[in-house]
Amino acid sequence: MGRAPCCDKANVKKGPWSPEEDAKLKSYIEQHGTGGNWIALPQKIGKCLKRCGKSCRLRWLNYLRPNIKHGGFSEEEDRIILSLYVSIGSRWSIIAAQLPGRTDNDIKNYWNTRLKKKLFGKQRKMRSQKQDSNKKEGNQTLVMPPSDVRISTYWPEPPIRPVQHAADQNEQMDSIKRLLFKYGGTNYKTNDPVLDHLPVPCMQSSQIFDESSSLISPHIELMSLNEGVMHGLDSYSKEIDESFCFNQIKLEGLEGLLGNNSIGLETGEYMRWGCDPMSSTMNPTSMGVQRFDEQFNLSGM
DNA sequence: AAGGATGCCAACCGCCACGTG
DNA sequence: CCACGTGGCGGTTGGCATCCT
Repeated sequence: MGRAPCCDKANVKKGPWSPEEDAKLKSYIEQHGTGGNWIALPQKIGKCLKRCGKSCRLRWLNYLRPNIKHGGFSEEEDRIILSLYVSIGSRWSIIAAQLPGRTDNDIKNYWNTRLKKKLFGKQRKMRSQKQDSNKKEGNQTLVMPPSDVRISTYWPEPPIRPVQHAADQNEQMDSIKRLLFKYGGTNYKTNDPVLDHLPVPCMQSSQIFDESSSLISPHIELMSLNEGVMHGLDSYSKEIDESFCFNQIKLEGLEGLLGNNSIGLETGEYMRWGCDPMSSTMNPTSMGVQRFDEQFNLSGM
């Protein structure tokens, strides 16, 4: 037995909204507001709007409300999305709050369909080309990406590295999650029982804001990493690096995208999140540093 | 030209948090 | 403290558009 549905599914229309339905919902909300109860809204609107309250809410928030922007993400927006994704993961509503006019659904779609591919598509192309060349010429380990792939994004040119194995999308996401864990992220699940049960170092996320409180870059502060935890992370890191030989490619891509403030990664170095991850001390900058969870009301999350 | 593959995005689903009685 | 209803969220899906072979 599941929970009772929020509305009578049998008498509710599903699928794309018609212009008439949009007009009804929009004009009602503009005149009367939502009344603080989305579930009851369709009944209030009445005639011919046979929609679930949740569906009304979604339609309003994602499409009908004023000042919604669709499509055409700028590079600056790309950077913000990636910065925040690296910091907090797939919390699209929080990310959307930093991008006026953008909805969480839009950003989620954009990430899933395009931005992620900017990160991983190159490797996929490289792998597929490797498979092709393997078919033609036997086993080779060094693969040059085709020139059209290399100029198709604004990502910096990664060094050409051997590609060891094909990984599916889940494996790739696990890979980046492992890196986020390694380099200072938290709350990331890796589907790896060993990593997932590794003691998570005590970390506090914060972000750097300029005077107008607009986001500049993510800033992870490591509050108190003890040696044992760092040793654990370090030993796993080597293992991870060996297992995921293409990690460097991703991170160098991120470096270019996020700019020097966020990630400065050189071979064998830790990423710099505005502080030294090996240090146990806070490293507030001279700029206004705001606790991340305060900024986003995340206390208790 | 056809049809299969892929991209894209609006919308749905189900879970969880929170408020209220 | 508990049960219930609602809001909010992230993951997923369905279907149309476009691309590719």
